[in-house]
Amino acid sequence: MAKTDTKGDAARSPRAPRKTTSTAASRTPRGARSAKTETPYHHGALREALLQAAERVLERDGLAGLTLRAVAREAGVSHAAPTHHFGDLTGLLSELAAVGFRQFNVAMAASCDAATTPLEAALARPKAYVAYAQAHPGMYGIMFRTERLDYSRPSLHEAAEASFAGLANAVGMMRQEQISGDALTLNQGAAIARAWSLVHGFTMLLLDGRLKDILARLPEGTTAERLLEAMLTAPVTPKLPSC
Amino acid sequence: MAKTDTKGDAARSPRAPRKTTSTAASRTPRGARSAKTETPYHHGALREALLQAAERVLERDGLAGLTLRAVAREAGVSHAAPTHHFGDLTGLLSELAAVGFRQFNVAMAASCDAATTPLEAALARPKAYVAYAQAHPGMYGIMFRTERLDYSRPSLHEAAEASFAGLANAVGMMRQEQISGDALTLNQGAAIARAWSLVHGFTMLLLDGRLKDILARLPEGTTAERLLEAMLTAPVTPKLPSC
DNA sequence: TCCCCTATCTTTACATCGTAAAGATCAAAT
DNA sequence: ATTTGATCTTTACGATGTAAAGATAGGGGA
Repeated sequence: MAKTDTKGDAARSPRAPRKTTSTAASRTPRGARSAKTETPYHHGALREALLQAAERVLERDGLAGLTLRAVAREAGVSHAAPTHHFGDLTGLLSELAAVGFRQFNVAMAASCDAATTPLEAALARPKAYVAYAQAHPGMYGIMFRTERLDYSRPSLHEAAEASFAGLANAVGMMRQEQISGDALTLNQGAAIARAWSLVHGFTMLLLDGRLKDILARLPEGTTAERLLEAMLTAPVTPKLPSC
Repeated sequence: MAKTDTKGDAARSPRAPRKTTSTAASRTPRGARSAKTETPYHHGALREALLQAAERVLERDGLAGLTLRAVAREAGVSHAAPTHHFGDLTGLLSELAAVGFRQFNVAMAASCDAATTPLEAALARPKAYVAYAQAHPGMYGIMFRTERLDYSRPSLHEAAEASFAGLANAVGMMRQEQISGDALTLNQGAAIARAWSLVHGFTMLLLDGRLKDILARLPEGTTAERLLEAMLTAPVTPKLPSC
């Protein structure tokens, strides 16, 4: 026993002027804190700043580098500041995942609007799905790879729910059926599960580099996007015994 | 500055008699260490013991509980002992993942052998895939969820490769084609990607609890296995615009 | 037989992380 | 003007991964 004390933490000065990203409406929260005031004690919009900092850290250092302390450092506040706004790491990750789902939903909707031909319209959503994951692998990892998410948080629950609803709706349009919210036939459920599993599985395998072997064996210069298209449109062979 | 020292580590006595699991050929590595000898300094088969300990910890405490120190504790050795055999955490996880892939491959092969009807033979592999993941979610997580795997390790590379080869082969049988090792047509690649994405995506979504919503809306008592069957066998609707 | 060599395992040490608890600061309500 | 409550900082602690040095013993060569 005899817990002497040691240096503990400290050392790192969290008093360096904050990187205020200054995306407008960031500083000067209320009472027009005139000049001079380097880093006021109260940030004013720390919650948003932390989420943006987290996104930056995630893109820069990957999932492994996304720690509470790293985010606080990036935002220029003390390492315990995030606790007040998110409770714990799970809280921060959950809120960040919610941001991701919202970005994701926006991207999906935009891709649908941009589609002109029927074929484009049929492939728009899956392509946007994979494209988002490729453009934001860290975010996608937070949303779908992490075990530490708290879906009881309203923001995350709603954003994820909206995502699912969009998917179910799209499948319903493909089958020319109205997918009611409360009950599904087995075939409807199977269609939804198929669509989601296909695109989610493809994305995970792609991000994990597990499709590289396949892509390398394909005709010169075949991209992942092309493989995705083929996977979704190529005729399905009859189910023969595979054993 | 002034790094005083403090208690540091220690405290926990790693001298408690080891849980020797005694699966035969575990103790008495070489020179018949007769009786009395509680925990000899040299374990004799620590590497295997650590892997088994890791599997136990994983099943008991989940992925989050699987730490180098916890594994060492479970095996009854000092916390730094694993380093010698696996280098670092990535090493241990990679070797454990290799174990998982081998178990997985065995399960797949066994399910094929057990199939009698053509329909069973067609569904045997996907069902075994999902069943393994449900029976060993921790192991499946190590194999497919973790980012910390080193595929340059021969054991992991081989085991994962064998897994992929089995899949490609099964797809080849379904299409009544010989899938050559070095080149694939786009349709062949698409078929492999489709099969793998479908079953892998389904498994991930299932383990993450994301299919619960769907299952709850399905006819009373529909199991995940039934949904999987339907997903794989139900007629696919023509691809209409989904936007 | 003796001795040393080397692989194996333990100790010790340290930076980093998540989290709890108490103190400091400040805006707004009373 | 004073108090109150929210926000942020300090301090502290246990846990983890990893490096480095020390202890132990089994086996091969003299």
